[in-house]
Amino acid sequence: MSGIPRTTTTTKQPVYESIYLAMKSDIVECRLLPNERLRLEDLKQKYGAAFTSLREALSRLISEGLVVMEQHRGARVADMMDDDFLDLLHVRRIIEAEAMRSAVINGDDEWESAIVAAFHMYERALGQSRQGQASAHRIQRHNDFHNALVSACISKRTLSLRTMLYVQAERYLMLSFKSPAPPPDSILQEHENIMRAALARKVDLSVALIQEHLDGAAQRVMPIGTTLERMSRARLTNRDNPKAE
Amino acid sequence: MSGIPRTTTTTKQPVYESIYLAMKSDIVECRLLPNERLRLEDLKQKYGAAFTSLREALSRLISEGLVVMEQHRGARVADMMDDDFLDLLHVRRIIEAEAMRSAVINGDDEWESAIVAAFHMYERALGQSRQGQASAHRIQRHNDFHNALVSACISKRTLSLRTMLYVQAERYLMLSFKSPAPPPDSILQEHENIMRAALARKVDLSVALIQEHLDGAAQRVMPIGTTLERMSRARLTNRDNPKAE
DNA sequence: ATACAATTGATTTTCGAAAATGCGTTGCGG
DNA sequence: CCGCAACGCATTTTCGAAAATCAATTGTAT
Repeated sequence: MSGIPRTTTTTKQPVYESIYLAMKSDIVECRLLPNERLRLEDLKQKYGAAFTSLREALSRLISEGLVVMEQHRGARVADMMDDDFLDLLHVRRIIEAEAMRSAVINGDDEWESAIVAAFHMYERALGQSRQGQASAHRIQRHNDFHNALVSACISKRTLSLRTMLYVQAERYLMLSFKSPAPPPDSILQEHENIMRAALARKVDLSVALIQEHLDGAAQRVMPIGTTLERMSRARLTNRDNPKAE
Repeated sequence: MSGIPRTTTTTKQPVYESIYLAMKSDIVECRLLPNERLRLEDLKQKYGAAFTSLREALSRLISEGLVVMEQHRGARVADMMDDDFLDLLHVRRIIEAEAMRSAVINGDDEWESAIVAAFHMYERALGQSRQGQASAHRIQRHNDFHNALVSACISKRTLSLRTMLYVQAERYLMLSFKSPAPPPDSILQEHENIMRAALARKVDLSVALIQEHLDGAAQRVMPIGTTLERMSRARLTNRDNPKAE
């Protein structure tokens, strides 16, 4: 977490990197609405960069599925639809299960201790933010825990697909996080159960529990239909009426 | 195949599109070697385009995993390693199985007839090129058949992942296609069995057969270790000695 | 002789302007 | 009044040069 003392290798990040990160968070946190047009000229003003850098950033967002583009028609923020969310969930379930399976089979002592450590941090984060906001920190710890669980997966591609799918899901997840429902105690128990199964190297049980966990999360997130509808109104207004910002 | 008579909508393709396609085939067919450095200046000469268009093309190749890039260090053709191929195969097996499962469950009459038609074309292509070269055509028909099989999969993401993984695998597959071993008759039988299982809507059998098929293909392709080693010699020569082309 | 610092050279990254393209609109003819 | 073609505008796409960055090399001091 703290500063890594690399004296020589500071590796200044290029402009397109910061543009990419800025746009990514703008999209994930819905400051840029689904289906909103992304005109180069506007983006140039907003992010203060030249066409080239913007294009580079857009390219990466496109490859992550956060932006779509048609030739000569410009780019748009990828649309959000509940059937798309369902599809995403379905593929995530498959990939997450495989990552889990491989990790439980191949994990070593280091993997085990990383899980225990991450669980402890998550537990603390959950206790600290009782009823409070601080959701960003809690979400981070939650992700750290799940990342620790699959960190021993030997398939590079499975892990990178998993990351990609999570980024796409994040946008939908954000919507549900906005409603300040405190996570029930049963959630912590659920995570502990997954941890125990993983540490006990019970492959099938671990996979089954992680899938249940994803399904449960889906159920909790799913009542976003209304939110999506609310956004689609805004979306329609500036679909063909660019000036209405 | 033949000219589509769209009078008005000619949609001239942008430069970056043709660059992208050219580079893609150069990489897949190993005219650009694994791990070869891709200097902008060289590419500019070779493909006759400006930096921007090259960058756009590279971006897309990167997102497809055919090119890797480090900041300020330039781009390289993605390396080829047998353990990477194994990983690729493993993930493909999972995705292909899921695509098959969904297609067999959700396929309609149109799907069925498309499969039968594609099988017929494949069968003919196989007969025509007995001992001949014409492998490009045969490969195309083979792909068409497999695409027809999964075309009824309702998960958009599963299909797009499948395509992506195939593109990456293509490069490895190419190596084995160069050795002019004519496909045995049993291969056709294998495809017919898969077709029958799919048309009979036997979900588990279809999935099992397609996985067996992939495993078999892997076995046939796998003796590329030596080819890979031969290439890695070439690779080492121009890893840090750019002038030696 | 070794380690450190500054310089050079090769290459990527960034820029803003010029060219190309598609869409909507206006004008003409039926 | 309706359909078709030509024009103009908004935007993307393409370009080559200028700035920034990194790796290697040379020179200097300990």
